[in-house]
Amino acid sequence: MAHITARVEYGIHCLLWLVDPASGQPSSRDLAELQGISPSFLAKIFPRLEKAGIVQAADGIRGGYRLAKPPSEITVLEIVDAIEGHKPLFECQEIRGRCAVFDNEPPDWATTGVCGIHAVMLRAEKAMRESLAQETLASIAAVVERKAPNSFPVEVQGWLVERVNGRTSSRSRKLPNGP
Amino acid sequence: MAHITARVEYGIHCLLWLVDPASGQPSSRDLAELQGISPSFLAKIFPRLEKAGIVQAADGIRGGYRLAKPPSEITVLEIVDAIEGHKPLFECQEIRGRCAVFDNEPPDWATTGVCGIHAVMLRAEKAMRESLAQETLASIAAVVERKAPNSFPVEVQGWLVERVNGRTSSRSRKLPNGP
DNA sequence: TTAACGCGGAGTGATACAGTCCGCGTTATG
DNA sequence: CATAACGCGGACTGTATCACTCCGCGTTAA
Ligand code: FES
Ligand code: FES
Repeated sequence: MAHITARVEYGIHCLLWLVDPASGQPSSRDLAELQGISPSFLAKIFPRLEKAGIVQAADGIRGGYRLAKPPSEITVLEIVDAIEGHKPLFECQEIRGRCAVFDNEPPDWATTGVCGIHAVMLRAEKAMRESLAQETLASIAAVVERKAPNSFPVEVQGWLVERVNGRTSSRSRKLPNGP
Repeated sequence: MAHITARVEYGIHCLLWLVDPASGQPSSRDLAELQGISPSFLAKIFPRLEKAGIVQAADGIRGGYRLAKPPSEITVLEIVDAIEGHKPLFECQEIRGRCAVFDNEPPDWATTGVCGIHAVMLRAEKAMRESLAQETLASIAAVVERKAPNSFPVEVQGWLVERVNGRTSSRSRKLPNGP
């Protein structure tokens, strides 16, 4: 698809719900079902965020995720690299050394340093990455919060907390023996 | 592979040889064999550059390509878009409307306008594209020319002209009846 | 007439993305 | 102490794109 994949969209949308500590410590399944995305797919994304130090994981029933740092210190670039692994914008094939007039033995001046075309692509990648580095989870959260009514975050936090509490309480979901 | 593909690398490296009119009007096969890349693959790239008005094609034997504009008016962004077709950096899946608390009927405030995360990606894409738009064929040619010895462009132009002339002249390549 | 050109369409193998399934060790609850 | 839900990792599937090939068509100078 695109260079920045759906994994990143899923990841950031989830992280936004972890900004407010009132959400508790939801599991990846909680966050997936809250947002109507695949739980098994989201479960492959969060370990990467954990290894990058963006999120902290808690084991066992009652386990889940919370931010490992203040949201103002988590940049979008950090998240993208954590999930996609610093994928380059352009991969040079080193065409320049294969010129027919070199006869399979390119001189040093043709292969040392970075090709002029490659350099242009690296500058474009740098511009993109600097733009992503300027945005943080906190700055996005502020924009999103401005758009939604005040009742919305409260409603979602209620949904999440209810789910987390329902994990081990008696009548949570459809039991085989009924209510 | 990467977001900006090998097609673009091939395309720009070829266009650089068209900057100097002394190269004549080489065919895509000429340019491919000069640079050790696949002729049939390069033949799929040039029609796109022609439709974008970057290059002019000439039909028939003795045909080939030449720049359609001065190299200072051909930006790298133009070339990338001509070859790849304005591929977006990020494709939003519109997660925001699928929140469980909406119950399959998202309100207007949740789906109008651009999502805050999508907006961040669009700004990054804009930064990348503006960086690419600042570079032209002429600016890259100047950098490349500075690196190579003066004899190199002359040598390549000789190689190209000889090939073009050899297309229909008598003893050009291994003929069935020999010299 | 021939040979090389540009152009378009169909097809191939490899890779990556989106998504699934399973089993492992961990941990509150009952 | 058994259970159920958790995080984690590996193997797996289907589809789309990329790099590349092959073919046939109409065009044009020798
Ligand atoms: S050799 Fe890769 S961009 Fe020039
Ligand atoms: S819904 Fe696609 S980025 Fe938010």
